[in-house]
Amino acid sequence: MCCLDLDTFFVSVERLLDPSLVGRPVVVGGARGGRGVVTSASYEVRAFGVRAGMSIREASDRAPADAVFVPGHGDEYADYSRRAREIVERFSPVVVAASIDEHYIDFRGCERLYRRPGDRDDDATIERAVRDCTAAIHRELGLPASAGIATSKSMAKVASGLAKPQGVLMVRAGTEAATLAPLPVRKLPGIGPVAEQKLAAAGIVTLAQVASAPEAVLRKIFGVYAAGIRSSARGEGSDDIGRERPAFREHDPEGGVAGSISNERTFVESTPETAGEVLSGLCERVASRARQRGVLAGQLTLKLRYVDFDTISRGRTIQPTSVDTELHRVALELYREARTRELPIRLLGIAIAKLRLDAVQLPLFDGGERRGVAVDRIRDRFGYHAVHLATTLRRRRRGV
DNA sequence: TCTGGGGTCCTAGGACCC
DNA sequence: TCTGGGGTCCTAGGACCC
Repeated sequence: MCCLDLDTFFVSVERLLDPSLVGRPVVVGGARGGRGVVTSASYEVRAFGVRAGMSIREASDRAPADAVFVPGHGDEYADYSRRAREIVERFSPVVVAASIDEHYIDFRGCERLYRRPGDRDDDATIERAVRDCTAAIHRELGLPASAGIATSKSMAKVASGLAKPQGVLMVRAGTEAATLAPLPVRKLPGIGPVAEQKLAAAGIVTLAQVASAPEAVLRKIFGVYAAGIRSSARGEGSDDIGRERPAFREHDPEGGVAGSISNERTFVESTPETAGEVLSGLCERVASRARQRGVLAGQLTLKLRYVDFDTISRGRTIQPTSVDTELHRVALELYREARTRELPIRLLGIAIAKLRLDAVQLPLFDGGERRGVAVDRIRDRFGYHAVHLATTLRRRRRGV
């Protein structure tokens, strides 16, 4: 099992787009001093304590004067991610994308293909194949990559983190526990800030301590995940490569489609008068993405966050649809239910789930559905903003 | 520490049915 | 009438990941 990920991926792509950024401290996520969070930080700026997930404001305080802050280019990242995957697939047919910058590769059965005279064992063979793979990504795309190789998925993930930057780390069978033991608990996938706090309260800070912690303690903190967390901490995790993310997965026989589609916006300031128009825009985008995927939404959830970060969600099971006006009508009802406080709103979001395959992509008699497809065609030719609902348009004209 | 936007998965309580 | 237990679906919230 191999976990391959692209080092400081967004920063690396930005450097391909603008070579003057090479060697300089780079923060991706937003303009200096603005709102938002850091989505990627170069090693040069990490030296000053800037980390992914940190607010742009705090990063602005910590970063040196010559640091460059860039908002990011989502389409370019997706494109480079796809090209990196194509390279990975030349080395093994069993590849699962875990995120835009992370792939899991199963090399079992490929040993003979890559074996060279003088290879000490299969591990040595696979390690060399993985080095060839990261080298190919670097040579062909200009992107630095790292990889971890181990007997389980979680161990491979941890190993790829230890291998950075631009390294390959092989954790041989039998050495997993010793490799994990000294690491802080946060290094293990599945342990986040909340669990970290709870573990610390129980006197547990290293993975060795997790590995030997009483079952009852872990169950209290991790619930059903307890057994999995403990075996991962011992290096005994599953060697199942896992599934492709549901968004890319095939539908099931009943026509159900895994996954969800969501769109949300945080505002500098918002008033109830503009909320309906914001929701209109969100529904248009979500509905458009649903039509692109050929699915109908069976559930709609509205998310509302007040300025004090109090977050409310209201959802409803609906007649499967991909018509934005239908979604908008329900979204408005949910909004009225959810908005119980007078406080200003900081965020509005729309998510659709319980997706089903749209059996009739181009219905002859349903005006609403056909109009949606027509809108998508216009947008294909003239761009997303060529067509809008009237409510969205009013907002755009005012520049909101 | 004052927190974006895209997701997945689990839990707990209530409704409803038999 | 105040009383069982099991099953399933729905809804709201939260932890986690990148």
